[in-house]
Amino acid sequence: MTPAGRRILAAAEELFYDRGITAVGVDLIAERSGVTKRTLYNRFGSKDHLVAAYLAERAQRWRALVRQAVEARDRPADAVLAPFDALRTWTDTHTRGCAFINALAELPDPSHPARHIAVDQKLWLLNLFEELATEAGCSDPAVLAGRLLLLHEGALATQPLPLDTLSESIELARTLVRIAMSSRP
Amino acid sequence: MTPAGRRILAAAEELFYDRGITAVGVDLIAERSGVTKRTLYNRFGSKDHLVAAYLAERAQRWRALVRQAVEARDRPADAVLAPFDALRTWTDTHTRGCAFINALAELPDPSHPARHIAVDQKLWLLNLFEELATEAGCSDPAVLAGRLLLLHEGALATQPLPLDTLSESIELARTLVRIAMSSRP
DNA sequence: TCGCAGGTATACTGATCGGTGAACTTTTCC
DNA sequence: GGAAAAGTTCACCGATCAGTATACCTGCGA
Repeated sequence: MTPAGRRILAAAEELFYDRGITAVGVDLIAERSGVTKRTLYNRFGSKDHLVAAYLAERAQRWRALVRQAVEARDRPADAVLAPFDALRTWTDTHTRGCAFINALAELPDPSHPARHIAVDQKLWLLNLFEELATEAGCSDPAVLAGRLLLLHEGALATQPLPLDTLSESIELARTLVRIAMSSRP
Repeated sequence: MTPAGRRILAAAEELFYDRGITAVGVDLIAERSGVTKRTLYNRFGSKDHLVAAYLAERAQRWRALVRQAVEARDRPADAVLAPFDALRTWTDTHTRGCAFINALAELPDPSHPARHIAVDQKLWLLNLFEELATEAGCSDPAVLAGRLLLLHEGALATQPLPLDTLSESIELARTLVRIAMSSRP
């Protein structure tokens, strides 16, 4: 990635997330990144591809944060809830909800290159939950993983509400893990 | 509401939900409802107010469906989960997620008239859960209500995924209610 | 020294954006 | 019957939309 490309992507991330994808024009992104519109199109080809690149960048950063949180937990039983730790850290600075859910809301076209990135991200998390639950020796890891994903997404979706749903979410998640740990064969 | 106004609102509902609010222009709505743009502005004043009217209409319809589902359940213990019945019915025809969550994703401006409608809708549901839980004699109705809302929103947020998260959500919700019923004082 | 990739500058396309002005017709209701 | 409300027609506004054309400049590696 060229220096100009990085600046474009950085500006796109901020603007797309804060103001919405459809609401932000390529002219504004070019201006904010101190780059000509021509350069933007030379790097990314189209707005749709830039949107896809934006989400891919987000996905990469988010996964890195989650992996870091997982490794910060010593015991496997605690590691299952590590994605929720990462979520807490994440939402401190990202108060406009989940970029992937928002993108799915804004881009109905099933063939849009950004959609599968967003979907993949959620499936990746589901899979991670299941792996972590298996390693911790939980009973029925697949079921537990599905439930943890539900709580995770629920907390994100209710972020705009004047409630501390993240804490509620983590509390219930902890209970579910405890039960799954105690009832193992 | 005048006949033209109703047609405008109907067209706006369909277009805004299916394609996204920002992506749909007033010209298209006017054309679809067989009405002049002038009439649209005479009725609703601005696009922002039309968006607010669209969400208010949705909120009203959704609440009616939920109330109906609540009354369809005989025992108070079953009524607690009635909003999930309504959700199942609703998502059969509304596959583009939650109009309110989507609207919050698309409209970052905190002063937008549509935002408080969306927020109120979620708080209304939380409150309903608590009332139903109280009537059913559940222990800790407020905590249970918060958890049910989390599951409800989680199921909606994960609707684009190729998973049957609604069933998982309902199953866990049922378990939570059962526990809250059995542990009552 | 040549060539090429990365980038700039500027101007442009046709379409669409939300919103308005002014004059005219139709419906409704007292 | 008369007035007000509802709706139409059509032209218009400046701004912005995604995307392109052409020409030029710069640094770097072969």
